[in-house]
Amino acid sequence: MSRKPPDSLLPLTPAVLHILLVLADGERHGYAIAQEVESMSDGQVRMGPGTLYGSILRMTDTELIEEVTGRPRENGDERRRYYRLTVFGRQVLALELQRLNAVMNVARRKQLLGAPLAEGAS
Amino acid sequence: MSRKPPDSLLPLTPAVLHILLVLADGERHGYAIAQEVESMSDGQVRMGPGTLYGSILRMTDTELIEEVTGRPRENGDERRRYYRLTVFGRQVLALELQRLNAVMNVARRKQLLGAPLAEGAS
DNA sequence: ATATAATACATCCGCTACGGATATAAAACT
DNA sequence: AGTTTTATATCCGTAGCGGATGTATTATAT
Repeated sequence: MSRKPPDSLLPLTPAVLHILLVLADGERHGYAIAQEVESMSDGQVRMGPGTLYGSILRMTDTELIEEVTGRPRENGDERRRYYRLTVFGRQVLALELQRLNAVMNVARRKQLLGAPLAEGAS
Repeated sequence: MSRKPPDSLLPLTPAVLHILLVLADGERHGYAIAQEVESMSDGQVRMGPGTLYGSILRMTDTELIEEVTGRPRENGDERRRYYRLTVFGRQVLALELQRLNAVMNVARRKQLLGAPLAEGAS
């Protein structure tokens, strides 16, 4: 209810974008998100607790993500709180990635990017 | 002097990134920057005066850009103030684009991007 | 067994930056 | 002459970052 139009949330802050990217794979708890962001970016992006839990709170408010309630995991740490993307969140993520892709295309046109390093060339 | 290490400025805010991208082509005055950002992004990114001149001020302070002084342009509007990238600014821009490129690669791996729309297929 | 470190969440708060509102004035257009 | 567009500038409410601090549980080491 009273959910904002997706593009009114753009551009996403780097913190929000990274959290969405991590959660795109599946449920994660907060601390795990922070760690995965750090490893995913080769340590370039470090997310302190303030940014992490603050962002999670805001993203829950705007319904980009939701906490996974019910069934406590059998093996799990009781303290952990798990989150997952909402359909809305996935939609917003897709839009933001499109936007960034457009930016990168502009940069490419201006030859500001080196060769793409042919990732996975056959 | 006392210039910060380039990566301490990352990630760039969208406003700063867009301004750098526009100035990568050459000198521009403030108002022209705002217009070019808007057209460049198909009207998606709108930059009000607060963001524009605030960002320019900060970018001048951090030496990402510098005002072009000296020779007033023959044909020009007296009010205009022109800016250009510094070498440092160009370096920071390159780093940020590398960072974004890495993010996009992650997204691609996770299949969160649609087909690239084959821009410029022959 | 117990000290230590790592995990996990939470809140506080200063600071930065965004961005709309407002102001001013020159240049261009009608 | 009047209106619109161009152009820069400042103000200020608000959002968000991010370090500091706190607490408690789980895992590791001695």
